Amino acid sequence: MLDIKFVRENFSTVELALAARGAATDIAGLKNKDADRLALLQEIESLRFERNTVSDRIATLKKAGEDAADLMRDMRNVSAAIKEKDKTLAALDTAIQEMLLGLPNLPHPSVPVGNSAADNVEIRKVGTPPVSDGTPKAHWDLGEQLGILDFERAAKIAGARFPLYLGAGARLERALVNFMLDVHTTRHGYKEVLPPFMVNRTAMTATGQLPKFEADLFKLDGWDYYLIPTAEVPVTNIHQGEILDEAMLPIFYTAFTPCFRSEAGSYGKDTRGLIRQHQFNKVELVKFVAPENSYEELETLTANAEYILQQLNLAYRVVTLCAGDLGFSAAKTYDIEVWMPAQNQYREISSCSNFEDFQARRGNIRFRSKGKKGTRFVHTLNGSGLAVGRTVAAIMENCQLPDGSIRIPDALRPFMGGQETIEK
RNA sequence: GGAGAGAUGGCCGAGUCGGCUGAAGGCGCUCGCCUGCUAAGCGAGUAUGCGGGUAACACUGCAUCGAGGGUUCGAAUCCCUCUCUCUCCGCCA
Repeated sequence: MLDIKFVRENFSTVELALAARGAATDIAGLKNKDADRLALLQEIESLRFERNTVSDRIATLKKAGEDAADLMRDMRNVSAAIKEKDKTLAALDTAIQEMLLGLPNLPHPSVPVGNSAADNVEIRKVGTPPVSDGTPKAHWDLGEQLGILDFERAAKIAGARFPLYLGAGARLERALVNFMLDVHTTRHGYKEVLPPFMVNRTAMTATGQLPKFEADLFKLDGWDYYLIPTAEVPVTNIHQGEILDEAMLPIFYTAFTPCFRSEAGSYGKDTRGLIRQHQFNKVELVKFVAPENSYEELETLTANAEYILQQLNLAYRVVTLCAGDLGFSAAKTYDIEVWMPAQNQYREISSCSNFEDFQARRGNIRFRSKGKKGTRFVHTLNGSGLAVGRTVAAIMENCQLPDGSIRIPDALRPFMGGQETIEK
C-alpha cells in the first residue's frame, strides 16, 4: 500500500510511476476523496473537542450540585451531529482504503522501462547448458518412462495440473527440499519456519494477494481460509501488527511449503509437466530489514537462491523485470531462469523481490530504533530458493543420459542415500 | 461438539456506584545523580495513529483499554454481536 501522505504530497510523481507500470488508476479521484476526508475529520475533531470540554464542565457542575440541563441538551445535539458526520467519514475512509489497496507499488528508479517480459533485462548468465548429441527429452516424457511421474493418475485423483511423484521422483523432490533448507539455514543464516498452509483474508491482504487477485487463489468454502499461493504470505505475516526492535533486524526466514494456485487464465500454457501446477512445493526466503539496507539485501537474497543452482550445476540467467512486468507488490524483482533443454529456453525458477514498505504498511510491520522517537515500516523481501518442482524438472532435463536415465547432481546424493542415477 | 473463565501500555497488574484514567502500582528500559568494583539507592523520562503548529524542537487537538455496534452530556467501566485465549468434558492424528 502506498502512503496516502506521500501520494498527497507527490501527486505527479506517483501518477507517472504508476503509469510506467501500465496501471490504470484513478489517482485524481483518490486525491479528492483524501482532501474531503481531511476537511471532514477536522470538523469532527473540533466538535469532539467541544463535547469533551463541555462534558467535563457538566461533571463539575453536577458534583457541585448545580443544574446542567441546558448544557446536556446542547451536547445531545452536538453528539447527534458527530454521529451523522462520522457516517460520512467512515464511508470516505472505506473508499480511500479500497482505492489504496488496489494501487500497485511504485517501481524503483533502477527498474527498466518496458511493457512486457520481452523488455526484461538480462543481467548475467551463469553456467553452460549441456550439449547433447540427440534431441533432449522433456521431463514429462522422462518421468513417465522412468515411472517417477504420473500425471494421468494425478488427474484421476484430483484433476489437471496436479503432480504425482513416485519412488525416486518423490525422493528427489524431498531431497531437494532438505538440501535447500540445509543450505539456507546453515550457510546463509536463515531461520527455518514451518507455517500454516492456509491463511485468513487479513494475511492475504497484507502481502498484496487480496483484494485484487482473489481469482488466483483457492478459498475454502464456508471458511475465512485461503490456501497459500506461496510461503511469502504466512511467513511475512509472522510479524504482522508488530513493532520490532531495530536490534532484531535483519530477520531472515526460510520455509518449505506446498503452494496452491488456481492458474486462472493460463489455460493452454505449460499444459504438460511440472512447470505450471495447481499444487507445487517451494522453499521460500523471506527478509525483514531496515529500509537503508533493503537493496543490498535483495542482491544477497538473489545470490542465495542462485547458489542452489550453482551447487546443482544447472545453467541459469538472471533478469531484471521491467516496470510493466513487475508484480503488484514489488518495487524491484530479479527473476532467476534455469535452462530447460527440451524447451530450448530459460524458464523462471525463482523470483526475488524487494517490496520496500508496501507490504509492511498493509500488514503494519514496524520497527523502533533505540534513542529515536516513533516507528518506521520495515522493508520486506522474498524470493524462491527455489521452486522445487521446477528444479526437479530442470535436473531431469539437464542431467538426462542418452539411455533416458538421470544422473543425480553430486550435491544431492547425500540426500538420496548416495544414489547416483535414476534408472528404469 | 458441550460447559465455564478471560482479553487493559514492552511485560505483570489495578480500575470502586460510568465523570482530570492514556490509564494507579510494580517490573523492564533510557538519561542524570550518588557510590572507588558488582550490587543497592535517589531523581526524571518511557505507547501508537491521524491532524494543527515549528526552520527544527516546544506546544496542541482527536482517536485507541481484543474487534464492531448500542445506551449516555460523558464509557476501559453498562448492554448486544463477533473474534481469540485459557480450563473441564467428549472426540481425534
